[in-house]
Amino acid sequence: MPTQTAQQRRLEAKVAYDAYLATCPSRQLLATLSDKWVVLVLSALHDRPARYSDLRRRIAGVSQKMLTQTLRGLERDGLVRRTVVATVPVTVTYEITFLGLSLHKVVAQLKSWAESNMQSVTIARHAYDAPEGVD
Amino acid sequence: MPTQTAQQRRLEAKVAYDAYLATCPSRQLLATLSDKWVVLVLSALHDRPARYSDLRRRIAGVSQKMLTQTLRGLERDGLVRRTVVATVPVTVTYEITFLGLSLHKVVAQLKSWAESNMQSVTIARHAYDAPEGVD
DNA sequence: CTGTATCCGGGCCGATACTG
DNA sequence: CAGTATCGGCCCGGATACAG
Repeated sequence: MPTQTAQQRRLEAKVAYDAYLATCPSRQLLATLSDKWVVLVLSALHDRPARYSDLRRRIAGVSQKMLTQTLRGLERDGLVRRTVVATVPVTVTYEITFLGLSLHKVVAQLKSWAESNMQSVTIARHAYDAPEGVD
Repeated sequence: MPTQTAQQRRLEAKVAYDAYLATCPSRQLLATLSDKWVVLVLSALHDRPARYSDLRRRIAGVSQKMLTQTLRGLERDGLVRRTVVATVPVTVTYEITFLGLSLHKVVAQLKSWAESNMQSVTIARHAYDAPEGVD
């Protein structure tokens, strides 16, 4: 069994590494933020609570499915609180938690960087894409 | 043409919104960071340059395809500089740019938040997932 | 050593229909 | 109003093979 072992080792290393990443706090956070709608929902709620239909209107691009899924995830993570009032028809409001608010502040840093520097990125992009031989 | 118009309007609104998002600096940045390997490559390079094969080893989980693709993207965005030395066989080194370094610092803020708060998230998760009726 | 080209399976996500 | 259920297309990304 000599020939397979190198590949075996690589596979094991990969599995171990994946497991490591799965428990890494930074990676988990990044995975959360990677969800397209998470940041938008957080922003929509950061200064005031809103009802489900409010959010749908204010975020405009979301499908029902994605909004619900995102809100469930945020609720599960303790970033958003869901409150049901048994009126007819039922009323549901969402509000950001203290933890969620603290995350929103960090995300605001990203926003700040983006607003200062994304133009540089755009310029770099165009330079990269431009026909190089021109002079 | 009365019946279709409502849906039409919604579609137009969505398209406009998507276009808006596409040009939003924050969203673009988020899209960049969402790439699984971007942050890892940035981290791997933040304190010293490295060659392609170094990166493959140090990041362990990446496939060749993804590493190349990520590096190309970072180079295009002006976050990483690629240098080819025409030895035989060819030598390629990657180093982070000033812009890339400034982004890495912002990402470090995320890391810091994650290390302080992801445990709270995990706890919230377990509470949410736990069988609620138990007491 | 540093890639490029291709195939292909899985999962994300939107659209649609239905429910309490 | 606030969801759940299901289907289907698309793209991400890994594996593999090949190349300068």
